[in-house]
Amino acid sequence: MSAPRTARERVRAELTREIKEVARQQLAGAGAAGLSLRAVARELGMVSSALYRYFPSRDELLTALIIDAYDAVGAVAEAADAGCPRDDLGGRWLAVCRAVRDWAIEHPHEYALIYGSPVPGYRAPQDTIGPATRLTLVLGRLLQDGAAMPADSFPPAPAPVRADATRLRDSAFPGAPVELVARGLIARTHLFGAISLELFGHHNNVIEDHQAFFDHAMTCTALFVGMPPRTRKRRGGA
Amino acid sequence: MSAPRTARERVRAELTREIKEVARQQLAGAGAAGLSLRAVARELGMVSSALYRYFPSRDELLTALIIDAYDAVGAVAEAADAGCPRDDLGGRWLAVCRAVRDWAIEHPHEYALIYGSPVPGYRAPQDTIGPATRLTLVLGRLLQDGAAMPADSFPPAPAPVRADATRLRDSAFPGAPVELVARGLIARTHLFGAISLELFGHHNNVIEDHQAFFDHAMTCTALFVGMPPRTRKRRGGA
DNA sequence: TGTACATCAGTGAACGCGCGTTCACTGATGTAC
DNA sequence: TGTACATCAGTGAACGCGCGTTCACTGATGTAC
Repeated sequence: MSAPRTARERVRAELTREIKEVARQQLAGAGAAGLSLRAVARELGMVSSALYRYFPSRDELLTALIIDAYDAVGAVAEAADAGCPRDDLGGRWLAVCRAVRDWAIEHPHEYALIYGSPVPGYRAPQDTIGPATRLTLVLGRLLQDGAAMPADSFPPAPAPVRADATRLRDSAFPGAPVELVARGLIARTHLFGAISLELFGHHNNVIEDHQAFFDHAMTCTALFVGMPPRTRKRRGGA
Repeated sequence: MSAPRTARERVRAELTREIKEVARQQLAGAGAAGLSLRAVARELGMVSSALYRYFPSRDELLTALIIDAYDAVGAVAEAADAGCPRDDLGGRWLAVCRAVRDWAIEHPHEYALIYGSPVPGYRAPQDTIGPATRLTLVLGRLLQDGAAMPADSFPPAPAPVRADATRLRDSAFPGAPVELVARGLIARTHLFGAISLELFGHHNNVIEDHQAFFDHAMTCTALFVGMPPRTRKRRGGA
């Protein structure tokens, strides 16, 4: 992805971007399963076969969208984390959670694409693994920075969980205490559980102030896994 | 749904059942978005227009599948709860969680249908609300039975969350303390977060012993929301 | 118990639409000398 | 700077397939007298 040189290369990069953009909009209407190359081409005023100059198949286009989505959510998480004082672990956790939720609410169909039900008939290639890890790394850094956190009321993980956590620690978070890695994995399920239930409509008719409930739930998780809170203010703007 | 009398009525009920059964199988291949009346009819050796004697449209068939799925998950949860001593709140919680997870693993596409990304273009009618509530009621009964549980380390819910919890309490769980209802809502996000992340592939390459991780996560949640554990044995059979 | 009529299940053809992908092609853009 | 050739983007037609839904119909099952 180095800087394009010739006019042709610049136009090509731009059109590739536009194709993905239009495809993203179409996700909203028909979902990933209904994403149609012909519809995308129509929207762009092209003939459908022309898209094959840019993506060798429909699945490759889907893959590109998935990678972009993982990258986008990873980016907002990184930015949110970077905006907090390093030693405010609870604040960093909450900021990252809010950033992910905000992104999900702004891009519900992209969220569904990566964290919702798998697209039938689609097998994710290896290329998606890297970008998918980006958010996990942000959360992992929180764990590493909080290595001295007290275990307190948290029950010890049983052996098989410790084994999995050890493997993850060794491959991605060297130096982090195993118990902490296990707690991080649990915190992750809390985050996505809260976002998915809300986004997929299971809080309808039950919760009205979604933001408040989410903040409360994530604050509880922070306390539970041992990340001391220091701020509960909501940062401004969308 | 009273007992069918005439032969015609019996055959009709049976065929209705078969249509749904075949449709459920097809969910696995193409997902909810790709569910095809023609394919179902083909599988049954009928002509596609014949299905319109049983379901007025594709969406109505989908609705029936959704209702059945909510009912099925509600039923296994009820059975799991009923199999535990009333005063073992932690045991009941864990049993219900495991029952839901087991059902989800056995019926991943039905789980995705109700707890995964919404089906594009489909609007759930009112009929689905009742069955959807069934599982919630099981969890709610746990809260009511545990009314005396200690609040301990759990942070108090902020005002908007208390307001939502109060509304839910008044409409569905009379007598339950508001703080407990709020904790129940949070516990619910933990449950579905754990199942969804696992089922939708986000634990791949990370967690090997899914059962152990799930049990640990749900046990932590039980402790956190104040349901004392008494058993951690896994019951036999599927 | 038997007959006349109404109800219902299933058929087959049709309407009008959509899709992914391939292929031979035209014409414009870029490259090498 | 100019020309010859190679690369590439986009076209338009075609292949072969699928879909939900409607409609007039046949023939079997059920009901009322």
